[in-house]
Parts: sequence; C-alpha cells; structure tokens
Amino acid sequence: MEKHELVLFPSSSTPSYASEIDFEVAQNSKVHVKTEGFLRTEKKKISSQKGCKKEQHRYVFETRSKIDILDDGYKWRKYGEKMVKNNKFSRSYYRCSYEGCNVKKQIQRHSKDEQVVVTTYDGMHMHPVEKLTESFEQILRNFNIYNQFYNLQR
DNA sequence: CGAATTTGACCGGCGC
DNA sequence: GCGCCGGTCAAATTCG
Repeated sequence: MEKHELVLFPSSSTPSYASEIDFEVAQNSKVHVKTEGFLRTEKKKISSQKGCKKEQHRYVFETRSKIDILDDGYKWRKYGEKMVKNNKFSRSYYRCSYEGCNVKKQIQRHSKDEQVVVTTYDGMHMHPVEKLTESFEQILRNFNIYNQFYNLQR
C-alpha cells in the first residue's frame, strides 16, 4: 500500500488544538493527517493602507509524496521564486488567481529531506474551489472543516 | 494573440 | 546607515 503522509503543524509556538486523522484518499492510498493547531492569526502591514493592520490566517503543512506540486483545487498564479539561505532548493510563490482573492502560498522542499514538500498558506479563500482532483478531494474537505471549526472557536 | 511563467530588479524590515 | 535577506513587481519570454 502506498502511503502519503500529510503533517499539519503550527507556525506559532502555541497550538490551539491538536488532532490526528487517518483516511483513504483512494484505493490503496492512505493519508495520515497530523494536526497541531495549524492556524494562527498575525498582524500584517498592508502598504497601500498606511499603518492599517490586517489579520491573516496562516497554516503550513508538509507532504511526503512523489507528487511535487500539490493540486489543491484552487487556481494559482506564480509570481516569484527565490533561493532561500541554507536550502539548496528554491521557494516558489503563488497567488490565488480568483478575482479579489488575496490568498497566497509558498512551496519549498525540506532542506533535510528532499522528499518532503512544505506548503504555506496565507489567508483564507472566501470563494468556492474551482475544481477538485479526485485524490485530494477529501484533504480539501478536511481543510474546510478545520477552517469552520476554527472560526467557530474564535 | 492573450495568458501564465520566468527571472532579475526592486523594496522594506531587521540586525549590526 | 548599510547590507543582507525574504517577499513582490514587472518586463520579457514562453505557452496554449
């Protein structure tokens, strides 16, 4: 059985909650999801609005998979790529191409284990997904559940 | 030919 | 203040 590993972890030191889920995304393909309070809010200055600070959500997950680029159902437009220090792989910057949607994500490979892809999401989509790939439909569904759960708790 | 990507320039925050 | 570092812009280029 081919096993993917999907690990959600907080970027802040204080996780809001933790959970662990196993589910199958396809026949003979299981995904193990480890969640340790993956959402945090952060104050971010928006340059266009002087001094105005905006709360943004951020969550990060690592995926060990043969697949390099994870298709999460959203349409992304690449806008940058940068070599990061102490990492032999570059980091890619994407923005959600849905009109008015300000969600961004970064993708980079783990410096130690090059089989691990680290994906960082900034912001939350306030519009429906445009497409769903079969293998990641349930992952997405879990994301949405987590987002709703988190919003209810605040 | 319009849209997406590539890639060096640019910019702002932060540490020294 | 200056230079490094990470993030973004945008012109050129490639792609569909």
